[in-house]
Amino acid sequence: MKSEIQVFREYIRGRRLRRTPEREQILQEIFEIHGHFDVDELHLRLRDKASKVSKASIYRALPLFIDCGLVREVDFSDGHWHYEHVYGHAHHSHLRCLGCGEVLEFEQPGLGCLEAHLAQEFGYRIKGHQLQVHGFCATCQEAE
Amino acid sequence: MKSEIQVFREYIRGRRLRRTPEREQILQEIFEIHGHFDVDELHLRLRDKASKVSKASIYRALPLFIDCGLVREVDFSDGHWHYEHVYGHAHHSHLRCLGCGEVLEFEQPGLGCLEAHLAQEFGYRIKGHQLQVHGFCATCQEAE
DNA sequence: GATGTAATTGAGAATCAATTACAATAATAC
DNA sequence: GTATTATTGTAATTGATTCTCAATTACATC
Ligand SMILES: [Mn+2]
Ligand SMILES: [Mn+2]
Ligand SMILES: [Zn+2]
Ligand SMILES: [Zn+2]
Repeated sequence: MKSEIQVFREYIRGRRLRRTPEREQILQEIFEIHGHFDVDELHLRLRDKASKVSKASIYRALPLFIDCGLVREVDFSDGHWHYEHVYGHAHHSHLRCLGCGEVLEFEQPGLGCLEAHLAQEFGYRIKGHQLQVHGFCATCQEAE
Repeated sequence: MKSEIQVFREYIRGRRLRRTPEREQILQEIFEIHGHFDVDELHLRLRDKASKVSKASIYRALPLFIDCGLVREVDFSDGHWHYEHVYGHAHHSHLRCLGCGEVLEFEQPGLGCLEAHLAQEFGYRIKGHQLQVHGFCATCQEAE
């Protein structure tokens, strides 16, 4: 399996885009984040490391990472986008606590089959799906 | 089954809120919309009927309708919220075309079972789920 | 290693959905 | 009717994201 930075560099070259320290700093930081993140968090983490990368550049870089399969958008329906490092990770769904925001991951194998079924029934070329389940974790149930 | 307006009026009374013509106009209009809608569309439709309800009031009323189970938020991940009339409708998921925005509905019965399973495994009290599938419809595939 | 080019950057302005402050109005309880 | 207090419309505000623009920089070519 190619290293992630290698995947990104090949993608950049293939598109006649440019390899910049900003983009690689951002990507490097994403590799070091365990779990989900948003633009603000990523920006703060870079700031903490004395990187001067601007938010605008982060916003501009993320679509590239997504396009080459290193990052995935995660929608927690809370008003802004979240992201996760996805290269080499299994596809999974999220169970989110409405109280404290905790996010657990689980796999739901049946959905591949559902995609095939929908493709056939409606004539769609399916690109993907998102399943999120929400509720209250044990701790937040007590607090209610 | 109680009528929807009745559900709303009981909810309003129970909370010591006030029954206003604006809220009932908005609700009435929602009943007449077939399918999904957003705030802007709802506002325009009310305008067309010479109603002077403001957008702010729509934004303030929707959470009430959601809270009493008449309306559901629908997340198409396109930058703003959509809604649908939900009272008496079966729960369903959405298949959306990334090209033209068409939305089809389908049922996926296995997810009730999944909720029970997750509740048990992680100790959550599950409140609901959202499944969206996206891809390209037959027409948009050709156009590519 | 200079040079031309076109992509990229940071700063700040613009956008857009959604929320909020405020003063005027109106629904309910008495 | 009167008092109370929720609700309204307007306009201002917020916050995430995108855009603009001038300055910088990566990369191909000489
Ligand atoms: Mn995840
Ligand atoms: Mn629907
Ligand atoms: Zn919790
Ligand atoms: Zn389409």
